[in-house]
Amino acid sequence: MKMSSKARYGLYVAVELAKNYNKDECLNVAMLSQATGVSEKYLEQIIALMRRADIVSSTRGAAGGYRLTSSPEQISVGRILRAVEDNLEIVDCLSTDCAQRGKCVAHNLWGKLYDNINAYLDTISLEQLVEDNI
Amino acid sequence: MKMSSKARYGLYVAVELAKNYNKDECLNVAMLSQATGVSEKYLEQIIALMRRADIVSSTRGAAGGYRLTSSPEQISVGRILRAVEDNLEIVDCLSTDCAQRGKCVAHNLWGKLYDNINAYLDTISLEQLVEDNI
DNA sequence: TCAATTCCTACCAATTTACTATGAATAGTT
DNA sequence: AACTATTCATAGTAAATTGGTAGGAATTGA
Repeated sequence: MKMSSKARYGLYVAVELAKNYNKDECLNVAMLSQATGVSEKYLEQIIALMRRADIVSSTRGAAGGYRLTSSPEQISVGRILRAVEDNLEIVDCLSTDCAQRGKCVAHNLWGKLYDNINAYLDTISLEQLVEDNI
Repeated sequence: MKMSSKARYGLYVAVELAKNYNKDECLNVAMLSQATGVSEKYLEQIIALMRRADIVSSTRGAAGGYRLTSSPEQISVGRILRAVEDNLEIVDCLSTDCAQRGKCVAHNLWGKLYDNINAYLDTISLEQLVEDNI
């Protein structure tokens, strides 16, 4: 049960964007690649997941780039991870209609564990992460 | 971040052994395979992990098999999952000496999340799982 | 029109997962 | 002692997943 590199890199990107939140210019993928050490092409894919989850907004064309859609204290770490980590789900049978639902002893457990993890991650804001205050 | 089949099957085995806990005979791998629908050879590997974690004891030879080393209410689900799910760790850098420790914004987060997950799983006993009372 | 940028999607190698297979070691039974 | 039933150890393997790379289309500002 491992976190993917997307989860880690997604947090890196979020932290960089958070540091830049009060400035006027947005950050482009080249800058984010520079800051995080992750390739531009891979970051593009990860940022796309965050954009679709409406965590970042983008501007195309020259002088384009990315910025957070809301302030770092309003964005939870759970929301970021759910966006990039394929919904963060512990097992697939929680989202699909699992034939074992109700029969499998593990099913309820996974559901409760998933709720527990999300509840915890939602108590931590991106701002806390930036301040290294978790 | 998915649970492996070993985690699920490990719980299945534990539940079967728990149901058998008050009886004299132990359960062999053929019986457990029958009860769980998992192949004998794969179960052997999973049970070996539980044996090394001292959750089950084994008897070799004819009329041999497996039993729990302690009663179902004394065994936590967390202990079972840590035994079969490669220590259940969220990221590798928690156990190895990660060069990023202290530098990586995610590191503390993973540590706290891992603690949180384990604390939750340790509140649930195998007996609760058998009674479907989680 | 051109350059800088995001956006979309196909592809690929390495790793991990989820097993199968083989056979040795051990213990009870005859 | 031989036989049978069982666990124990480990090697191999096909399929899925991860962690990227690559190419080019679409959009925007100068």
